[in-house]
This record gives sequence, structure tokens and C-alpha cells, in this order.
Amino acid sequence: MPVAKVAVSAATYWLDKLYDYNIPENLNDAVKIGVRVLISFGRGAKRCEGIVLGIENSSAYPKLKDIKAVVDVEPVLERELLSLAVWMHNRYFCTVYEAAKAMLPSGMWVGKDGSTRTKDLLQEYVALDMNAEEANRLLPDLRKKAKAQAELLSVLLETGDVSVTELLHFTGCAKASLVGLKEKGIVYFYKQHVLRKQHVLKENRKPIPAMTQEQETIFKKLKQDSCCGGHISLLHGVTGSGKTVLYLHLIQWMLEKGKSSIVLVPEIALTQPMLKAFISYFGEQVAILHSRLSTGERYDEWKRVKNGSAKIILGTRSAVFAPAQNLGLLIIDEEQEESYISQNSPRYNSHEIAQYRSAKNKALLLLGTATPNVSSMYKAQIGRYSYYNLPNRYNKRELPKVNIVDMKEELKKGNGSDFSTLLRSELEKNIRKGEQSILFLNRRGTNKLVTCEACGFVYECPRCSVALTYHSNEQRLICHRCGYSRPIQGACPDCGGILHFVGAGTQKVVEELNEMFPDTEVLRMDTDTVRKAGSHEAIINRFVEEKVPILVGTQMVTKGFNFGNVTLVGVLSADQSLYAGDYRAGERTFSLLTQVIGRSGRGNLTGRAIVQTYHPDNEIIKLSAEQNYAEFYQMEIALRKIQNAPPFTLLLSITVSGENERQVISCVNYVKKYLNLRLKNQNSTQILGPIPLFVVKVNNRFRYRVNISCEAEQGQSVRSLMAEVILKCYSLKEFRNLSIYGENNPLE
DNA sequence: AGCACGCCGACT
DNA sequence: GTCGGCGTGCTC
Repeated sequence: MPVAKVAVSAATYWLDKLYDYNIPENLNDAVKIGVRVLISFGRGAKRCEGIVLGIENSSAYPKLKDIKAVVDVEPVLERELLSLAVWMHNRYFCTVYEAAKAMLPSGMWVGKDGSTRTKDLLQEYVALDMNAEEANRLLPDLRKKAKAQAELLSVLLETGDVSVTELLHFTGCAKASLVGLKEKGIVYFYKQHVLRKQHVLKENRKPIPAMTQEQETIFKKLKQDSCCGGHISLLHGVTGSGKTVLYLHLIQWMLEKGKSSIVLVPEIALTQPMLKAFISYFGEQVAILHSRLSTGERYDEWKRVKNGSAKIILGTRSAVFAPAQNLGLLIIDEEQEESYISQNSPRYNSHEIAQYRSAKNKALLLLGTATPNVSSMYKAQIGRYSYYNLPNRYNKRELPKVNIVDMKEELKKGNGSDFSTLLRSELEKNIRKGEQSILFLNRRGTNKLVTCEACGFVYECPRCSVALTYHSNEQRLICHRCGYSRPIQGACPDCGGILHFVGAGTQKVVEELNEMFPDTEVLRMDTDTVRKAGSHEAIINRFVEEKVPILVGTQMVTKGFNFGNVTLVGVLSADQSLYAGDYRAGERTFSLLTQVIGRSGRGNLTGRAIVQTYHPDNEIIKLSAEQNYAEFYQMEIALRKIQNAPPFTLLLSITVSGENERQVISCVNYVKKYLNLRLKNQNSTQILGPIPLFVVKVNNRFRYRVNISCEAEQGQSVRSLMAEVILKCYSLKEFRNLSIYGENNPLE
């Protein structure tokens, strides 16, 4: 009897492998590679779902169970994606089933209780039950006797088959009239699957804008790149340099060759202009995939991609799994954004998935950005990626004039508020002139950074040249790289000044603004207000249309929109993300500041920006004010080399969490000991930690981690060693109620 | 994990 | 005699 190799939903990570199941004779034709099946698993014969990854003639295992039923008529995953799921199991420490699940639109899966499953939407259609001439002949007679029926018939003659709801809506007739036509044998009804329509705006179709000379040159090179299979190219272009135009031409070229393209954007809500552009250029061939679609909509878009009618897929992180037919191009826009890394299981990185798919499909992977990820830039420098630069803004508009304000001086002058004298007076000027201002609050790492009010001193790790962060639980300063910790002193060790915990929320800033300018309206944009307003666009639209003088917000204000009337950008606290404690803090800050400063002066007006900081001499802040990526990169890559951080090494981690802190700590220590023992003769591999996570306690669970840094070539062997130690921990009963997971390039 | 199987102590 | 304590081990 033939046997299916099944990835099982009930299998947890430490018992995840492909299980063999008998294919009963009556299901012989139905069971195919890539379909989902219902099976039972474990002693309790728990009913669960699985996905078929292979079919073989026999199995070495003696006592096989039968497949109970088959869920899908056609495979839901192609072989390419199935092998990707196995690859993800090895790389991201997740089960094969979890990986497969991440690739499919949510709602397509049976829940734990076996409940929800997306239904295809059946709609009733109406069609002529005779040829058009015959119907035309009947019309005049009908007009006299049944006006409504005649009306319906004439519209139907014009449109051809049409959905009943639409026809009735369009004519304003009652269903009864239509039924009358049916009874006369003039029309008939039938049911058809329809795709729930995107509520996206019907844009008028437009031709793709022409390219400049500069863009044309790069376009030609990218075409060459796409011909050597699986090539990766980095497109470095400042905001407004026309990266999108290049994307459009490449996609068009792919379409001409019959190939489809996947375009990833960090957050669809912040990409509304790009979405509109895509629809206006490519119309129905565009599928949109992101989390804010309803389950039904997402499923329909996914189906349009799968059946090949949508050849351009625009979406967020998970769109990288889209079942594109004949994939020729993958684009990651704003490739430095961290939203491409999934923060929940499976913890995949869309970059890596895109790279896998580009290699498998011999497709071009294009990374577009204004501030390249340092690792990507490094790969471009050593020749692994092609590198193209678009240095000019379209109309060669001037960069904003940037003022860096030393907040220590403000304090000395007795100004303890969040606003420097300069920012305050510039805001006042803008309000008077009727020009708009954006205030950006860099909030990452709230209240964790300790700095001296007088001299700007920041505690650093003696081993890692990374800032220490304060943990109130232990009342100690801790290094998030190696776990070094020390008690905090009462005063600044350098000058004896008062130590200061940095952190201000948007709400507090708005209150201060209301006090300063009582008659001026202030808009707030952060997670809270976005939730209340329903969307980013709602707030943005008010800001643009009602010309609200001041917009205060977190990272959301840094990207995506063009504001013509904004002439002032204020960065309230540039420092916080700078000292977040992980190796990416520098590039994150540079990218954020560069983007937000670039928000200013996009219309005909020259903009200005004010950056408030306790560290006015910090090179990253200075360079972002100059929008000088090249120099920033040189500095940062040298630092990474010294720190032995990516891209020179690979960073992996094992995180343990549980309710009992002592137990968690004893488990991470066990992990560290185990790894040390197994890696003792590989001196290029370092085990760092254990360290508590940035926020140690979440949901009453304590979280600790060990970091492993190794050479890239050792990645595979270290990852399998990690899998081994994770399994080992789960098998020990003293660690039973803990959860343990591995991660690549941990973000915190 | 989640569940059955199993091998000992105190109960109607 | 048997009900149920949890320790042990398996999941196609």
C-alpha cells in the first residue's frame, strides 16, 4: 500500500519530523503532494491536520495508521514551497507544519477546535437562455406588458452574464421581475465562485513614467543581472530618486516575458501612494496581500496569485510566500526595515526567504533602500551583490538645513522641558506662517537609558563597546551583548552630575505643546491614536487636508508620505534608539533620523530640521543630519569588525522563558554549559550571556537568552547543535514547563 | 505536550 | 481484592 510522508499539526518542535501514513485505496487518487489531510496522532489518537510532503511505495515503520480524509482537491503548496518549509524547520527552529501554515492565507486552516475554514464565495449569476437576436425580438412586446422585465432584459443584453445582486442594484428592479423572465424561459440562473473584490480604488490606467538617463542605465544592468539566475542587486537611492519607477519598468519587463514579481513593502498602510501607483499601472494584474485584509479578501487574492491571473504581488513580510507562477523578480523595498523579521513563530526573515526563492526560481532579488542595511552594503562591497546608486533627487531639491541642539546646555540654562528654546521659537514661527511641523519622538528603549544630565556620560560595557541598559528588577546595569552587569552609582562617575533616566511619551509631549501654544491644534500619531482613528491614513488625511499645524508621533511619522507644506521637523530625543543596546542600534538610528529629516521641505519650500540630543558630538547624529550614508557605513562597518558582530560573524540565540525565574536561569545556564562543552575546541565560536531580555518579564514569564556568535560557515553545524540542546532541555523533566526557542540574528 | 500504560499503597 | 497515585515512554 502506498504511504504518505506527512508534516503533522499536533507535533511539537522536539518531535517534529515527517510521519508515515497509509493511503487507503479509496483516497488513492485524492492524496497528492501538497494537499492537506486529516489524520490521528499520538496515543490518544488525537484528530489533527497534516500536509503531504511526499508519497512512497512502502515504509520502514511497521504499524501505520490510515489517512482519514483529504482536505483539498488541488495541492495548496507547490513543491518549491514545501521544500522551503523543511528548510525553515532547520533554520528557524519551527515545525514543518508551522512553516507551511505561515505560507498560506490565514483562515484557510482548521482551527484547534476544527472550526473556521474559508469558504469560496458562491454568487448567483443570471444569463440569457436564448440567443441575443431572439431576445431582441421579444423586447418590444415585453416593454408594453412588463416594463421592469424589459428593462432587466435590455441591460442583460448589454452586459452579458451578470451577478443577480448587481443587475438588480443597477436597474432598481425587484427580484420578482427577474424570476418572471426566468419563468418565461428567457433567462436562467447559475451559481459561480467569485473573488471578493478589493475595496481598492479604481484608478485610471496610466502609462508607466519614463526613466531618466541615470535610471535607464541601471535598468539595463538590472536586466542583465536578472538573466544570471538567483542574482541579488542592491539599489541605493535617496528618497525621491525614483526607485519606484525602476521597479515598475522591471515588473513590466517581467510581464512581457510572462514572469511574475513579488514586491515587499514594510507596512502597507504607509505605502498607500505606491499601492495606488501599482494599481493604476497594472490594474487587475496586481494582488495585494497584507494583514489588514479580511480573511476572505486575503484568500481571494491568494487564489488569484495561485491561478496565475495576478502576476504582481504587492504585500508585507508574509507576501514573500505568495504562490507566484513563474516567479522572475523579488523586490524588497526599504530593505533595512526590521518589520521584515517576524517576531512570532516561525521567526523567519523575509530577506532570507526571498534569497531562497530567488535561488530556486532563478529570479532576481532586488533590495531597494535609501539607507542600506549595513550587512547588505557589506555584501555589495565584497562583490556578492551588485550595487547601483541613484544619488540625485528628481528636481535636485536642497536638503533641509539641520540644527543639532545640545540638550545639556538647555538644562544648564534651566530649561528642563522636552523642547529646546530653538525648537520652541521655530515652532512658533511655523504656526504664524501657517506652515506645518512634524515632531518625532524616538521612543525605543523607554526609560532604560541612564545618562548624566551634566556631561552626557553613558555607561558602556567594558567588553563590548555597547551601552549598558538599566534593569529595574535587579537595579543593575546590564550589557545586552555579553551579560556583563554592574550596580548603578548614585551620581555620574565622570563628573558627579545627576543621573537621568531618559524617556518621554507622546502624550506628555502633546500636553507640553498645549501649554505652550494653547490655541494651536496638535495631532498625535502613535499606536494608541492609530487604533482609535482606525488607520494611519485617517490621521494623515486630517493632517494634510485640515492643515493641522503640528503632528507628533513615533516611528510612523518617519516614512511613506509626502507632505508639501511641512517645513519643520523636530527630533525630540535622538539618543534613545542609539543606546538600545544591540548591534543594530546605530544603523537603526541613522536610518530613522535620515528619513525623518528628509520629511522636511518636500514642496517648493526649503525645509529645516532640529535634532535635540544629549550627545551633539555623536557621529551618527552628525552624519544623519548631513544625510551622509557613505561615511556612516565606513564608521559602522569598522565598529562591527571590532565588535566581532554581523556581517563578520553570525549571531544566533537560544531564549528560555517561564514563570519561575530561578528555573529559567538554571535552564539557560545548562544550555550555555552544554554548548560550551560541545564547542570547546572551536575558538572562533563564542557563547555570550546568559542575559535577561530587554523586558525581562512579559505575561508573568521571565525571559533569558544566550547568544552564540560564530563564523558564517559554521552556521549549519551550530544550528543543528542548537536544535540538539533545545531537544535535550525539553527531555529533562526539571525544565518541562519552560519554553525554549532558537533564533537567528535576534533583534533585541 | 498529552496521553496511556504500569507498578505500588489504602480504601468501599 | 481494586481504585488511583504519578513515574516512564511513545507519538507514523
